[in-house]
Amino acid sequence: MSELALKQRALYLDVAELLRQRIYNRELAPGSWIDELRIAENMGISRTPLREALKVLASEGLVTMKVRRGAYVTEVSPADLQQVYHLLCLLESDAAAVVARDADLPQKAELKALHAKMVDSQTDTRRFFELNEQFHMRILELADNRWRIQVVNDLRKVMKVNRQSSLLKDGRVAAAIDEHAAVLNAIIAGDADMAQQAMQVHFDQGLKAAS
Amino acid sequence: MSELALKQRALYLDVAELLRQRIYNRELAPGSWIDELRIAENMGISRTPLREALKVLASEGLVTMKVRRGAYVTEVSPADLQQVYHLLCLLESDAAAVVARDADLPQKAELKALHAKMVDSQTDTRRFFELNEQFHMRILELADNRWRIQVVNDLRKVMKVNRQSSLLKDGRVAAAIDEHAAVLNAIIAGDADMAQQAMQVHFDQGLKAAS
DNA sequence: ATTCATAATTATGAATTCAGAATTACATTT
DNA sequence: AAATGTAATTCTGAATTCATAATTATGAAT
Repeated sequence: MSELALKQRALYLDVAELLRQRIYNRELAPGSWIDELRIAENMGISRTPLREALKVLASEGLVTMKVRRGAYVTEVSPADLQQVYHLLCLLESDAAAVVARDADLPQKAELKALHAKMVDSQTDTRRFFELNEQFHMRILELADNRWRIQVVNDLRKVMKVNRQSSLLKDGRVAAAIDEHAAVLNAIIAGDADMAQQAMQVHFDQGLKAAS
Repeated sequence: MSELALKQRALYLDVAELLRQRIYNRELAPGSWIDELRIAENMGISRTPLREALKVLASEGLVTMKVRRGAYVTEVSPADLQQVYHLLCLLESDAAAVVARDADLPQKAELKALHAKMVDSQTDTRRFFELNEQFHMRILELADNRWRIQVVNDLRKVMKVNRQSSLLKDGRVAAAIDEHAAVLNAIIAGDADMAQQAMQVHFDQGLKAAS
C-alpha cells in the first residue's frame, strides 16, 4: 500500500522491529512456528529480508532456528526470566556505581530533572513507564560503555516477551519512584557503593512485585 | 572443491565462523570494507548465505553495517577493549559467586581436577590456554544462566579481535594459575564473596598484564 | 587546467527462481 | 483395519536475477 518514504534504514531492520512487536503482543505465540511465506506475503515483501530479520532476532534470543525446520518463537520460561532479570540487575547496578563515581554536575542535574518529571507523572501510567525507561537508559548512557548498552537492550527485549508480569501491582509506581530517588541521591552524593546497592534493591523489589 | 558432508548446521553459521577467524587473524583488517562478491566467490558460495552471516556478525558487534554501503569490520579501540573487559569481569565474577553458593561436591571436584590439569600444563602454552578457557567456561556453565553464557561468548568474540594484547607477559601463566587457585578455593569453601573478589582480582591482573 | 555535468560502472538491497529435504497423503499388502 | 512403502506436496536453504543507489570515469565549458 504505502510504498512511501526515502528509506534511510534497511528493510530487514524494520521487519525485525515488526516481528518483535508481534512477538511481544503474542500475535506470534511462544513456541509457535513462523511461517515465512505467510508473513512475507502478509507484509508485502519477499522472503529474503524477512529471513535476514529472523537471523537478527535469533541472535537476540527472541526466535530459535532449527535446521531445515525454520524459525520458532523462543519460549521464555519463568526460570529464563529470572536469569535475565539477574543479569539486568548486575549490569545496571554496576552502571549506577560508575555514574556515581564519574558523572559531573550537569549530568547529575539532568538525572534529577528526569526524576522530578517522573514524580509528576505518577497518575499517568503510560507516561510513567516512558520516563522510567528514560531514567534507566540515561544512567546506562552516562556509564559510557557501548557494549553494556547493547547487551542490556538485547536482554530487555527478551524480558518484553513475557510482559504479562506487568510491573504494576498497586503502590508499585510510588515504590519505584522512591527506589529511584535512593539511586539518584547516591549518585548525586557520589557514593558508588550506595548507588549500586540502591539499584539492586530497586531490581529486587521489582522482581518481588512481579512474582 | 570439497562438496562434502551431510551438513548438520546451516551454511551461514559456518560462513560466520570463517569470517570470525579471518577477522581474528587480521586477514580482514579493522575498519576495512567487506567485499561481498569477492568473498562469496572466494568461498565458492552465493551472496545470500554470506549476507546472512554478516547479519549475525553485526549483532555480535564484529562488523558494522552501513546503509547502501555494505559491511565493515568493526574497529575495536583500546577504550572498547577496556569496556568489554569490564563487563566480562562483572559477569564472570558474579558467576563465580553463584557457583560458590550453589555447586555440589562432584561439581567442585570437577573444577578441582580441571585446575590440577592446568597446573600440569604450565609449560605447554597452547594447552594452558585451552584449559584456561575450559575453566572459565565450566564455571559459567555451573552458574546455570544460559543468557549469561550467550552474552559472555559474544563479548569474548569481540576481545579476540584484538588479541595482540596476548596475555602472556612472562610469569603471567604462573600468576594466572595462582589466581585461579584462589577462585577455586573460595568456591570449594562455598564463600561467594571471596570467589567473586578472587575472580575480580584475576581479571584486574589480566588487564594490567595486557597494558 | 580546473570545475561541473553527465554517462558508465559497480555494489547493495531485494525479488525471484531453483534444488532438495521433510512432511503429508495415498495406496498396496497382509 | 493396520502397517509399511511410495508418491505428491510443502517448505527451507541457497543461487540467481533484477532494480536502483552510489561511485567513478569521461567530457565539455570556462
